[in-house]
Amino acid sequence: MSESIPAAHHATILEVAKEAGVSKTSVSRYFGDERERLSRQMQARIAAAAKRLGYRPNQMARGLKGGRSQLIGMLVADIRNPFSVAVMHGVEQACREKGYSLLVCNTDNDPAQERDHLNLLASYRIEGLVINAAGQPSRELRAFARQGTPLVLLDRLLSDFEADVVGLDNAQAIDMAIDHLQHQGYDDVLYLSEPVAQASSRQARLQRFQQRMANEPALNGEAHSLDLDNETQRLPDIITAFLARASHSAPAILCGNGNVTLTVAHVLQDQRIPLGSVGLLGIDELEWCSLVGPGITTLAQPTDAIGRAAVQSLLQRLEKPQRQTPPRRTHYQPRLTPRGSTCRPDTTNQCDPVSQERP
Amino acid sequence: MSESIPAAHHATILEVAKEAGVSKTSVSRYFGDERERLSRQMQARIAAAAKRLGYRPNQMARGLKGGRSQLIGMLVADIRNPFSVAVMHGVEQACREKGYSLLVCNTDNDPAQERDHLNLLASYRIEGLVINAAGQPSRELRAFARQGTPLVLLDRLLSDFEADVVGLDNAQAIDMAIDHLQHQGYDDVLYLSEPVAQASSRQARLQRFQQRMANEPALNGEAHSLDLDNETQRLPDIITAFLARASHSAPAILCGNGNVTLTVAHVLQDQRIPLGSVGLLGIDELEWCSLVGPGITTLAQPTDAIGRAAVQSLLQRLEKPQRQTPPRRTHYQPRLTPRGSTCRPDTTNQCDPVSQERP
DNA sequence: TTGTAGGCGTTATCAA
DNA sequence: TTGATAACGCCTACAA
Repeated sequence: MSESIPAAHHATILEVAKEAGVSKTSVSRYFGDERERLSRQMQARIAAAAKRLGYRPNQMARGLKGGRSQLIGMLVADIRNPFSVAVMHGVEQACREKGYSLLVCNTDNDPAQERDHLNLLASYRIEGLVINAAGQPSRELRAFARQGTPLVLLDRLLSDFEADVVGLDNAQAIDMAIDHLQHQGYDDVLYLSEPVAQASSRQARLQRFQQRMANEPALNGEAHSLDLDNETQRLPDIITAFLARASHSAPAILCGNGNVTLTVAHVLQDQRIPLGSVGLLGIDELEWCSLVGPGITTLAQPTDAIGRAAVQSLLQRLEKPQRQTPPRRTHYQPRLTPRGSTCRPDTTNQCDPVSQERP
Repeated sequence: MSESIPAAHHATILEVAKEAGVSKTSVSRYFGDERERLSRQMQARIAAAAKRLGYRPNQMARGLKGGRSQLIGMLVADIRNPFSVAVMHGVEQACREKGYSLLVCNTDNDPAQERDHLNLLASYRIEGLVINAAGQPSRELRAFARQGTPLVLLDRLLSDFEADVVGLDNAQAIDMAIDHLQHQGYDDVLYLSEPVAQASSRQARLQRFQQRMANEPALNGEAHSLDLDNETQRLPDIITAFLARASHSAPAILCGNGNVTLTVAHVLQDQRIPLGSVGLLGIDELEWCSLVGPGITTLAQPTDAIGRAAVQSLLQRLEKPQRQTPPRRTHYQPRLTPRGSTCRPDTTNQCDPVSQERP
């Protein structure tokens, strides 16, 4: 009792019980789901005692007993990607509403960090896992699946790995992009993507692009994928070559995600190529897209909905853990925001070169 | 053994002990810090058994017994703010390196959410708390402090609340901004800030601005603060009025943070005001700043260092919990990146209107 | 409506 | 070098 408080001291249920002069069961009931069953008096006594002592139930002890940690884990490949953050925001909101807390782990696209984080999440006995991570499923991830933890894959599926998937309707996104470019008079399209091996959504987009190009005699197509961390220097050449080849026509660049859009915008700026004369359309909406030149046309993903759907999918499996249920796929439609970057200057199009919208 | 696995099943230390034919104490030692004390044989037996059963120590039980959750909490006012995310990234890295995990809570600038999250963090018995949140310290926050949990305030101090603080050297930031503007030939500065009541760093910046203006006879100054969520519509008028008043001179706008920069950039675009003719300088570096017009000049905060310093501060107090130690303040210097937005077009300045840097 | 007793998975203390 | 046993703080029967 004469401790010097070596670390933070937390009141326990027993201390509250003593302070209130009741049994710890009653205190437990008060803070659990059975507050109703206690008499007015008792409730008041406990409330007062708890307040006096600054008592907070210990979630560790709770989880230990009931086996329910009330924790959802989320694996994010790159926390600095605004898209990931936006989805994460939706995930967190949904978790809160359902009484769960979210434990977010950023892997920085590093498999080693991913494994570490998965071990960590396992040690906290998370009840569900939202994954937005790279390439091959690790041993640790398979362990989660095997052992019955509900999983949801965000934006990308994992090869040879069954789980619910929530994300964009990639085929439709590509279709909308191509249709828009074509409608605006562009007839030669360069599709740029990050390495497709790392994410199925990239693969799906690329595949659809090639498929469409094969079926549209009026359009020319070309696709490249490159690693933005190490191969950015290749980009100027790729673009220059494309423009040279397409000099007789109306060229446009389609960016597979927000990172690509950012990088391409830098290259075009360096080369003093005005947006619009070369069309530019990016998948993923970014807050600054309307600020660059005449504005960059984008396809926005409904990030909030995607995040919420992921949690819903998780909870559904949590409530009825019948493993039989086949994996579900939920795909959302993108929203097109036309801006000046897909408005050809030599046409009499009606598009306002400076869009007036606000973030 | 013939269970239908109603929920995820996790092997326990006892199961591993049985499987290996040893006592659970030994297994505990193996996974704790005393693996050395075990014989080679024993280590091998346990490793094999654990692997066979897919055993992971239960962090809940661990935390319960030892009182150490290995968890650091972080309160973020707005997770969608790139600055916050960048700092958070540094915090997380540092935590990992020190064997702690990070529990991030986004408050969306909502005091109610902040209280909820603080209760949550308390219930998980976090050992330290990094705070980047609004205005007045809540009762919950004071509870943390009173009860001895180490706290670090990020970017903003809280009124009437003692704790370590890590952030930008705000006075110097303002000085650097004003010096740069003045050197570039601007002589009338409009300072725009989000509401200062919510964050001490805003207050410090504003105060220094006014102080400098009072002491520089060659400069005209004017400051406004406004709530970007509800008062954005006031901004065009403020800027128009400023430009009208400053029509005879060389006007510049200084933005108190990244959000303000974004909003101001939109307004200037809407009003077709070219950057440079009106100077624009923003505190906080953003990935798109070099893309807008001739590029927006910024003062970057060393986000990673700030995040790491916060954790270091925490751990220091965790290791020697002598409450006597007075609060420490760590301030970092910003880095100026000059771009076209602070290059007056009518001068013979050498500044390249389009900066060539990459993100 | 309230209280008692046992156990959740782990570590710490003691003994062998 | 190992093992038995008692906590840690809470919840959930069961009993009163």
